[in-house]
Amino acid sequence: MTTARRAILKALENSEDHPDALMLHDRAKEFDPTIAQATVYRTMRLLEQEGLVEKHDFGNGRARYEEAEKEQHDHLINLSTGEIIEFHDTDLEALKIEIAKRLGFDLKDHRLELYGVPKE
Amino acid sequence: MTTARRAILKALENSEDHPDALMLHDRAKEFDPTIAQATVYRTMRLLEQEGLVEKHDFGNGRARYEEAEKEQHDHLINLSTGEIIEFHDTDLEALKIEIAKRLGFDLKDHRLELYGVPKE
DNA sequence: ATAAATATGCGAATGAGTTGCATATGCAGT
DNA sequence: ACTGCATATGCAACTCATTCGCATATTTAT
Ligand SMILES: [Mn+2]
Ligand SMILES: [Mn+2]
Ligand SMILES: [Zn+2]
Ligand SMILES: [Zn+2]
Repeated sequence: MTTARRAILKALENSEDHPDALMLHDRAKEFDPTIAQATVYRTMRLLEQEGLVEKHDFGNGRARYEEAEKEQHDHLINLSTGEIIEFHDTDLEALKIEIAKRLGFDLKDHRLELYGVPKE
Repeated sequence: MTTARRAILKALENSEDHPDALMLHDRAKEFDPTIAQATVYRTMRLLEQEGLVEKHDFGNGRARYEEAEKEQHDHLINLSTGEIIEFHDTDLEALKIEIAKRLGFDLKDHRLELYGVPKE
């Protein structure tokens, strides 16, 4: 456990907005001003492999991250603002498993993003 | 309408496997042996903007394409083989719209991929 | 056929992410 | 606290998909 890794972990804990590696680098600098970009990338890869972090691609070119601990959820992206809203739906989870089964597969993973604009 | 574009369109029509730009380049060479990589990229971007083609990211580094004409569907990726299976589920479509509405949004787009391994 | 508009090929540029390597740091074991 | 080794870091160079500039070729409109 190094200074750099502690800094990144703290930056991630303080973030509620699914930050990308650049954002994490900036935020981690507050705790370790000398931290390098490459260290952020390396650490995020490690954390993802350890299952401590989830990596998402919301289609903006950069991967975005969040802690893996929270309860399972999917994302809705507000196309007007870029804001990411989390949601969980039990029926949806069940349906995904059911559809995979119907096709002859055991569901191992999935990726679901909804893109919408505010109603009205 | 140019020779290159016709070649790419034919390559795409002949493909049932959600090809990436490299695959399309290879396949288009059969109809236009001098076609350049850059032309494939430019043409796919154009076709996507025109709504004639759908671009997918199945997490393999390269974007993959398919004609947009066919009926709306989502994808299940066989993790054992990489094979892409298409499916359509009315309940799922309705549920996605319903969830967005519940969150206060009109659903404009979505991305759903299931990753699974063959049952048993 | 001619000219203006567009598309192409090529190679260079971009940008996120990775990696080699020399140095620095963390962590035993003393 | 001191030493030694394993591991992590910073930096710069690299990779790889995709984009872009530009001179030339192809299309399309006249
Ligand atoms: Mn989910
Ligand atoms: Mn769908
Ligand atoms: Zn989330
Ligand atoms: Zn498809």
